Amino acid sequence: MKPYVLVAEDESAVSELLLYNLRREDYEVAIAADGEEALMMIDERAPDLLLLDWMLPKVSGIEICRRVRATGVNPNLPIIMLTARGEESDRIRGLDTGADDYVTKPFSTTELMARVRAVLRRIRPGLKEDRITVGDIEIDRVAHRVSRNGEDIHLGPTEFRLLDYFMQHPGRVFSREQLLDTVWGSDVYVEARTVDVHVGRLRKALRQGGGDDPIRTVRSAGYALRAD
Amino acid sequence: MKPYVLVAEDESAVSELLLYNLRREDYEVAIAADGEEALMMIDERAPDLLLLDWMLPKVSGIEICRRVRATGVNPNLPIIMLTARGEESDRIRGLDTGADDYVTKPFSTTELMARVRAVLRRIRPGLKEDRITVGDIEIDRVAHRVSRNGEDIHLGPTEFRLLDYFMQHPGRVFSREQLLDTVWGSDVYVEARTVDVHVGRLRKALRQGGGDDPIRTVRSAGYALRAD
DNA sequence: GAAGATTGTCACATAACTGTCGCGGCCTTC
DNA sequence: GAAGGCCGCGACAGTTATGTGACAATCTTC
Repeated sequence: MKPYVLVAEDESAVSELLLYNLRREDYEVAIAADGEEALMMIDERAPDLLLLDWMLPKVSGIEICRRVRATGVNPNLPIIMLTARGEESDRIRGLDTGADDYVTKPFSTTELMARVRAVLRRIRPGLKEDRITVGDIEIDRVAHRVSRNGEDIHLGPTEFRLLDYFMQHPGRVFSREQLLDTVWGSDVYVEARTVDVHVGRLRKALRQGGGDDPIRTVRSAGYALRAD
Repeated sequence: MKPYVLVAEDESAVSELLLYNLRREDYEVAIAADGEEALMMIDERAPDLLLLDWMLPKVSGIEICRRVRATGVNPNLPIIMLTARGEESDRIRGLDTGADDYVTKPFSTTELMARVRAVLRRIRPGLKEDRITVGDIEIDRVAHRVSRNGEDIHLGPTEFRLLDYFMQHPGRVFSREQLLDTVWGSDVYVEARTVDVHVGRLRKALRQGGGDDPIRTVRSAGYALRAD
């Protein structure tokens, strides 16, 4: 049975890309356009996870959160709250809304997906690949660790997401633009060449764990992870 | 000539991601916001494929479908219908709207792209497979790799495109001008003899992976890939 | 709030790729 | 069999794409 995810958000701020990724990882997805609809759907369709926009018409996200915890059919329903950067983000942490996790917009899809997996794993253990191994590289999403030939490798957040993405599609070539879209997020603007630098850093880090360069440069096309 | 795809849909239910993917796979894309506009554009711009939302303002998708089949300039215009889950989905199949394919929302972009390819392939064979094998040569577009008899072969960007093009039409002879137009692009001006040089380089590269020359020179006409 | 990490850009070096030439060989046509 | 067209290919100089160290701005962490 697929995990059932309810996304409640206004103004389609939550990107299509996110929905795409949710479906891609085999979640059933439903969307509620406002708070009222969300509450109804929570009752009727008993989702396994709630992605909740902070700002929501009619009934705010935080109010939904409270009601679910207080009176919901399933008071333990996992909730991930989406908040705009700065938008009371500090106060949020103080409030005891009962959300399981917060993500600040603009967020990287990869990162949010990781959190979704993490939250769902708590209630449905053994859900999805937490670990991927390609060649001699191993990545552990839960522990946020990477190793090569058993040796631990430290990566910065961006490098981690980059490698994570590569490892989900070994062998496939991605253009700089694609990587920016998915790894950085479609809403941020950074130079395409920045990808080069991060690939370089990732390479350097991976080098220390083993031998040859696992990332292939495809001139005038992009980069790919060697699919061993 | 790129396949020309007209997307008709309301409320941006069709994701940006889809548009992005369509363009990425080298389709020309146009968007119609309602049924009326769609009908106009179908007449004026003669698309090769129609992605049609079931629900559409002014003139419904199903009505458009019927009109195209009955009175359109091109009654065989391939049509893929997008329908919301459950939304009369059963009845649809019974109705003889004449769509070539149905996709139920929410749909996976990957899946839809596959169907788009499938439908277009029917009218335009050899369109864009991810992998092609001709004789002992194999080309993988996604991974951007070429191999002969299993052995990897490195090609420069232009050589790759050249081989790619040849492999889409094995056996067919192309003049230097044709190759310049399609492989280089109709907007650049380079000497015709340049093709010779690149064919030479391609030959040299392919030689290392196997035996005989897979490219046939047709004197005073052009080149062709041997269709084994 | 300070030390340490991380990030996005630049600038520059280097490697990879391109388009043209020109020479020489082969084929075709008389 | 000679002339001329057509083609293969090595050489080369000009471009373009990529790798990488440095740096300032931010963000984290304690």
